[in-house]
Amino acid sequence: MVFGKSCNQCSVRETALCGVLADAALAPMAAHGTQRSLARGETLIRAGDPARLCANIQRGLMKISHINPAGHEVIVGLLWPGDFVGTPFLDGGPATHDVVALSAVSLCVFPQTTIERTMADHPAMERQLLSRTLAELGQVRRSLSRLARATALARVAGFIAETAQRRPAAAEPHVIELPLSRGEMADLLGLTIETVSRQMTRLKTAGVIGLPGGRQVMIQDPDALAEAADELM
Amino acid sequence: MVFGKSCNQCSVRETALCGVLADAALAPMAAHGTQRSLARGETLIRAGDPARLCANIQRGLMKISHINPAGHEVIVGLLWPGDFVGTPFLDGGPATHDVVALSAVSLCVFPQTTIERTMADHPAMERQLLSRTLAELGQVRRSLSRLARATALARVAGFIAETAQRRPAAAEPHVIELPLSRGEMADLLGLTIETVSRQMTRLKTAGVIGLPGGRQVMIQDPDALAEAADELM
DNA sequence: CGGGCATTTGATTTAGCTCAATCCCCGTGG
DNA sequence: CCACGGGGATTGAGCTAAATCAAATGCCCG
Repeated sequence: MVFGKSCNQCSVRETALCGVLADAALAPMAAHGTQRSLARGETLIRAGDPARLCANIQRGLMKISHINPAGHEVIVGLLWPGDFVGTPFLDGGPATHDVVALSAVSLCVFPQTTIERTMADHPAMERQLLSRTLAELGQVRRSLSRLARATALARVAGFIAETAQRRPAAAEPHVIELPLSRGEMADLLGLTIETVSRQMTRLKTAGVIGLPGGRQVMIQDPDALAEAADELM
Repeated sequence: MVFGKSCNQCSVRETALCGVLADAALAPMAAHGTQRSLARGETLIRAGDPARLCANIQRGLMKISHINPAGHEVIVGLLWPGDFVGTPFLDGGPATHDVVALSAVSLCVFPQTTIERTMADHPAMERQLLSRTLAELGQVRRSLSRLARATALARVAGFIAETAQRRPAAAEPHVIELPLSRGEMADLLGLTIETVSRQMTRLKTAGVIGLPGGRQVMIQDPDALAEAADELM
């Protein structure tokens, strides 16, 4: 748990690195937050924690998860740069989920004690928070309809396709690095490790993707991938 | 599609009937909305509609659903009195889901052309909208983790338990009327009609619930019901 | 080179789906 | 008052996709 320098040190020349400043409307709010970084695997919020916080992710990837009574981890969402974590309100009761860094993460943390005032002072921040929360809701609803009916193949294909969309101009346009292990994919997609692996090799055998090794995926046939993802969803 | 009288006719003496006024902070915003009622089965928003709206449900129950490529309806959420429907922003693109009345519904509709102004004038409304959206997000995440891992029995038991919690002081405290048909329950829980039916009779045979007929459920053993709902979730 | 971990592959089991038949509740009309 | 019909709900009999159990393989890193 390392606290970094204050976020108001994110000057204009650093905009590219400081997600929260990417949207000009959010610039004033950055001054009210504290800069913080997390190592991969570090926990920002623990389920049951009474203390809540609200933060905006600038760099890196986080997962929102919880352990079900059977002891199985369920991942209910991923958080990408620009996304907000936690809640801005004090009345929400204890946290219901863990929030853990999947990679090195930097974020701009807003203490809950002052955030309501910050929102009152900067309506654009509240607007942005609402807008992003609504977008998030749409995302989760899409996951929901996928989990309700889609086959294992469609879940895996859909995850790869969505991950590819999230990483635009990389070096190799058709090679992506999955941010999750097979086990984490299984926890996110409501499958088992074995089933995820089997569907990956199925896609490989069909010539839709290539698996160069590690967590890398080469998308050889984007159309076929999209079609597989839509199969029953 | 019947437009009723304006919502600002909901005077204080009618508070009990007018959900949007239940929260005092929302009273001023009611004046900016239009009262509208829907018959059971009527569609408020159709997926693909370019026109969006934002409304607050005062009475009745709605479902948010969409038809997947396989032609199967998936219900991604239910909306109860006090919940907001739609989105307040114009930039969101076409609607992604149908929103349909499951019972007679009355709501207070805010035209999207004026809602941003309304929110600017009444910060409490925006606060409320954000707060409810966050709560909704939590709800959907709970559904998500249920759909990811829970058994058919747990899904059905969980739905009955949650429905029971939503209807507090009814006449018979232990008898509830399910708002959904078996088919709709199946669409909501990601199961088939037959499986829902089988789990219901399983709960009945185990003495956990009674099925007096129609959509009624008598909860005979609330603890056992809660336990069945938590089984693997 | 070897140990530990993630991933893949294989064999078997099972929960829930599909297909099919029957039942039950209720409104309608003779 | 009772036969008729129709839609939802229940029950039954296989079938299948994914889980589970088990083993082998590959890979990273000391």
